[in-house]
Amino acid sequence: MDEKLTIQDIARLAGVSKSSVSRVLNNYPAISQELRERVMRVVREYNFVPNVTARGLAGGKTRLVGVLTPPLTWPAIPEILRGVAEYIERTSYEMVLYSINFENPTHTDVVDRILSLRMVSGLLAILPCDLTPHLLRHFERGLPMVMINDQEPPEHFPCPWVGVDNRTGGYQATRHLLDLGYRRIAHVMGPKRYYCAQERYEGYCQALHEAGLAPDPELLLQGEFDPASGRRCARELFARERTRWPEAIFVANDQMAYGFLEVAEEQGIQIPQDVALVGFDDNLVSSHVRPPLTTVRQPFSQMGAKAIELLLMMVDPDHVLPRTRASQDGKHSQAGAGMTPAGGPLATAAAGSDHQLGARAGAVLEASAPYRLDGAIHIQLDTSLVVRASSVPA
Amino acid sequence: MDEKLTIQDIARLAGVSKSSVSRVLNNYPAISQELRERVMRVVREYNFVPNVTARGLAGGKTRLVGVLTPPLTWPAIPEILRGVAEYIERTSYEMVLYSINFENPTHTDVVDRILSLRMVSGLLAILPCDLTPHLLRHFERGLPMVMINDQEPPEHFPCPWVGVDNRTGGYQATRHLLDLGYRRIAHVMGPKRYYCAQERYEGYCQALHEAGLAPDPELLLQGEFDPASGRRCARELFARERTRWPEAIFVANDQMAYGFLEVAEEQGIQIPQDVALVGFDDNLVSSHVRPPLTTVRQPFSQMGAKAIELLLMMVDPDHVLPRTRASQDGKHSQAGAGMTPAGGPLATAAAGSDHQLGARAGAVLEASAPYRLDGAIHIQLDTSLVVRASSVPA
DNA sequence: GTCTTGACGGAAACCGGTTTCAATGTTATA
DNA sequence: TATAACATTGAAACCGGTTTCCGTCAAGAC
Repeated sequence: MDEKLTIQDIARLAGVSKSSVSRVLNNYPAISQELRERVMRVVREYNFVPNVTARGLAGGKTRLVGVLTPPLTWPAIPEILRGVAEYIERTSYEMVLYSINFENPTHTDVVDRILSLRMVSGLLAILPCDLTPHLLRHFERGLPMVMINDQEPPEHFPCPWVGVDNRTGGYQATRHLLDLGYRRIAHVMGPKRYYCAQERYEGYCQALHEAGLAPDPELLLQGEFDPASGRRCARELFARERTRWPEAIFVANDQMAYGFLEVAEEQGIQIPQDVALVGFDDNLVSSHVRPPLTTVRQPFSQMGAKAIELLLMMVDPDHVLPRTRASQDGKHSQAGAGMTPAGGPLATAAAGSDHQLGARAGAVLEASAPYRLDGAIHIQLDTSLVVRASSVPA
Repeated sequence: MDEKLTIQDIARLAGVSKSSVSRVLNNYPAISQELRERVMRVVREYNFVPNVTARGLAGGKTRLVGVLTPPLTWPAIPEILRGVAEYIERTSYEMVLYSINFENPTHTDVVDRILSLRMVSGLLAILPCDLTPHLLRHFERGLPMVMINDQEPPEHFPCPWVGVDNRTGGYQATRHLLDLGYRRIAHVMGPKRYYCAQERYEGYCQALHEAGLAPDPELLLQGEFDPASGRRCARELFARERTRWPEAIFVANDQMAYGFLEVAEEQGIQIPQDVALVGFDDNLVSSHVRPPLTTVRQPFSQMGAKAIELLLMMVDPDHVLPRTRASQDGKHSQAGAGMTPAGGPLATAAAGSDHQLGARAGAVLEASAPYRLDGAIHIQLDTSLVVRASSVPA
């Protein structure tokens, strides 16, 4: 029944031309109410949905965005994707998932192959690691792109970016321990080559400084962001004579903190009675480890949602401020195209955006394709502290 | 440079017709070596990749398969998807991810909307829960589909299915405990409405039976497959007087086992010294809980790979046994289409398949579109026992 | 009342491929 | 040697939409 209807069929059934049906479906402004209703009646009656593929070919825009991720088994990825998926579900776009094994030496080729298909109208790159320079080339050639990354990029990094404020996060963690009365607070840094490790450390120093304390080099350790290095640091610390132990430890990510918990259990060290512990990230597991980990929460799913919102604005600016350009040069808006509810979910979502973002978005409309910003949008979301048993004696 | 080339451009540059270029790219058999080389030289020189969208429109097959999943934050999902992604990466197909919130009452509408776009040529439905009957309707209308599910379907369930042998899994868990010398072994079942819960229980009974033991009704509890119900069962069990405790417990999934670990820790019960524990699933976390959980491993990523392999065979049978049909009626094969390495990854993958699967696949070639099997393929993969500290006293 | 203007909607071109159909040159058959 | 059969390739139709171009008609201007 509602199987293989084409726009031609609908046109015939409604007694109008193909072009008219197309215009109705795409919310072309200069259409008489009567025509619109005549067409929509048939469309609804037969439950017609235009063929995406044909639409993509003719209109030059596939309603697909690519999402490039590390393996889904990495801690934060599923949560980020949840945010992306929940947002995308409310739009007329779909998500093509490219889960890349970044350890594969040919991954730049993989990316090129993907993009050369010209199937996706935009790309969301999640934690692209060392792929960044390569992706940047594509961006500069005109591919709409947004990055989610825990490395805050340099100021003039051209590509839109979403992440968190690591400095403040480090501050929150340390401040929490100070407020509990701890004074000898150790820090386990991430690898120095990562900017975020540096920033979290700076937040730690700042909090100490405000409390009138100076960072003690003896209480600074260096890890690799994985559980193994966490175990190593823990052993090193707990091997010292008891008087040289810290009272509390701020570990730069949850993975390393898990290592601490394991070693503590092995050695019969009570957390938080003997040593308090705070992590960073709030991975899903962190509330299930023993004891539940106090940690600085990164709003992963919100990061995903924000990033995809940004990307869709780049891919299809008309969604954001419908009509603006239409009234200028006669080009019609595509907002609410097809079967999505009138008004368009994107419009409402954009209304709830950061003020800064909204302002910048205006600039987008002025720019001509391919999309390009003179000053890039970098969105920094807030971290928040989640207090659990590992830092608070019962 | 290699930006907006069309097949027309390539044809002109090579001094041949569009059709010839298309045929070369699609491995049409009746092509002279000379023409092929002439075209391929240009294709390689300009690094040409045909536009997927146009291909989809003209050929009637989008090279997209949909993957329908519960929220990615569910335990097994990322691993299943990893298997899917790794397989798909080696083909010329892409994966469109639909992450559905099954708690949303309108999810059947969501599915309909997705499928009515006719964007994906096939659908992999992962743990579709109560969506199964609805999906089945789409399958019976001709949509190529494979389900991954922990409920082994009834024998004449028409849709291809991939899962594990829950009965044997339950047997393995129980047998392991028996081999360690335990005799009073409790079982915490999943909800009776799930067939897999029933099957795991049967495996448990069978192992007991072989050991000359009868299942003790006092040692059978009923959970809901979530940590909360695990905690409830644990409290109930440990509230009994010590002599009525079991020596070991086989819990029907890891989630509930986590609940047991939590309660045990609260109450100072040593695992496995006081009570041994075995779970089911081997979620990623299960090796990181304290103590690490002995459990029956479901090969999730392998399930994903197997299922997507099956789906691609249904979507494009030519991939599997190239040429067979071509020689019959002149229709040419599409194997190795486009830029994928000659021979086609699918062909080699299929060669390594179950014998049974290969045999059935032959039947696929005979069938005319829409794809349909008279007897459905149900693939049951093997579970394996992963021994960790929770069942083995150190 | 005629001319201008703009709203409206149909015809046709177009997007970039695949597939059918027919024409050509070759080779095998009689 | 004439001819049927086949291999090879180009021309054109087609997939199902979007967008351009243009003609028509009604309202407003002079």
